[in-house]
Amino acid sequence: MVKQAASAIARKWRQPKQAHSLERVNRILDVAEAIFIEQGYAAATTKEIAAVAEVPIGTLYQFFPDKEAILQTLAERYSDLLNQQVQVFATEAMLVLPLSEYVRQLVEGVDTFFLENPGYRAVFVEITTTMPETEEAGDQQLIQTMTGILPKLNSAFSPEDCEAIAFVLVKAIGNLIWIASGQPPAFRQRLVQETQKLCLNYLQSYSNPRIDLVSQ
Amino acid sequence: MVKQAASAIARKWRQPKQAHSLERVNRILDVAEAIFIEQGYAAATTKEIAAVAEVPIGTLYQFFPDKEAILQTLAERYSDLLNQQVQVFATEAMLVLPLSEYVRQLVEGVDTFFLENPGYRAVFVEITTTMPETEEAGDQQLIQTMTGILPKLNSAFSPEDCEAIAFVLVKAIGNLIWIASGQPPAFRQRLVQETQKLCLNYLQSYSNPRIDLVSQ
DNA sequence: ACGAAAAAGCGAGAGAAGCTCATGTTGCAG
DNA sequence: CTGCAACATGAGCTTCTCTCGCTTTTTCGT
Repeated sequence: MVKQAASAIARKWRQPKQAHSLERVNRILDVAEAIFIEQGYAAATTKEIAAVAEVPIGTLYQFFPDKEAILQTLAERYSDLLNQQVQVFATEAMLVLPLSEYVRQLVEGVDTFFLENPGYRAVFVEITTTMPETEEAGDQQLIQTMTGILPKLNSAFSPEDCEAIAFVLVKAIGNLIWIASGQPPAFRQRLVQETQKLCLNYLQSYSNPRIDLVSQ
Repeated sequence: MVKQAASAIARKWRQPKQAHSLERVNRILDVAEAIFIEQGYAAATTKEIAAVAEVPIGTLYQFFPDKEAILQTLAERYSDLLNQQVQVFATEAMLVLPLSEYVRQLVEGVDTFFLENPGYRAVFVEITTTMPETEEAGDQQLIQTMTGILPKLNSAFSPEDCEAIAFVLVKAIGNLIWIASGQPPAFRQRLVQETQKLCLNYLQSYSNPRIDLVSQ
């Protein structure tokens, strides 16, 4: 898992130019991920990461300005991956599905992603607290994707609506499935269903508002 | 703000028995909160907290096993406060309101709470990452409250449903309003409305399911 | 009122973590 | 071949959390 090259260490530090150092940087990232998952970000020490990755600390700090930057880079790898996954739902094949089926698959897709990438949880648990800006950035990408999709799902959505709806959907799905992924399987399954119901009824209320008994 | 006594330092450390020390403990908590808000949890140092609160470090560590315990205790203060606020929605006066109005006030109540307690954000941003168990505990209280309320709102909910619905509502409202509270006022307002819509349609779908065009 | 036990007060400094820096080595372009 | 940029290295500086041994104060039974 996670074998692709480190795409964007960038920021303000040295970027590996030579093949050998690039390989070392990736080894650092892989080791760091494993240790973060196992012990948590706070408990992990840069010394241990360096030791296990078999590079001296000095070398680690040549490519990462600080410990947080390692977490950042890992978060970016996952963010890109999830966003890529969601892109599928912008394709023609998906857009022609009935709304209920579309929502069902979307929510399940996110659920599957979390199940298949246990590292995501470990990395983002830390990110949310340590660097809120980064999470915002990751979600922002998803929100933009969603904002682009919504008009194609139903032309009843005004452009301004789309932004708000996309925001709500991304945050609600993201958070609920996130939490569900930490629950026992049976309840997790139920929460996934509820999330689908929540989103479906929300979307339907726009194109087809209720005017029945209870409300008002 | 936050003038009530420190209800539960408890855990594994010494509890202040004498009036003087109790006052000191509360001073530590108030100072810590201010510093956490201003600089963030990680940047705050125990030495500074102790210095500003005008107690020696040794004394601080007599009542708090570690830095995290200070954050914990602050989180408990806020959790209790929010839960207290939500209790209002279990009263007869509220329960007789039409569902749409009930949901409106519930969501707005949470929004108001966040606006009136800026410290809540600062404290819980840290908590979520540092001690996920604590957040769970805080929400668990709210979920139980909600689980008790739901059957009174609509007897169509089965007992098993109630647990899942309460879970979804607490997490969805909590997260969305939380995020909204960090947005510019105009968009914040819009998000509050959307959250109301989201929850209302979700609840209505249980007592009065749609069988219209789009779905299926 | 007295004395002992319990609680609180205290801060130097141990221990450990993140990160730096001075210095030496290697790769690559011209 | 020459020279500059990239890379390598690890002792140790800085700064943080938390401990420990000791003194002083409060509480309370007699």
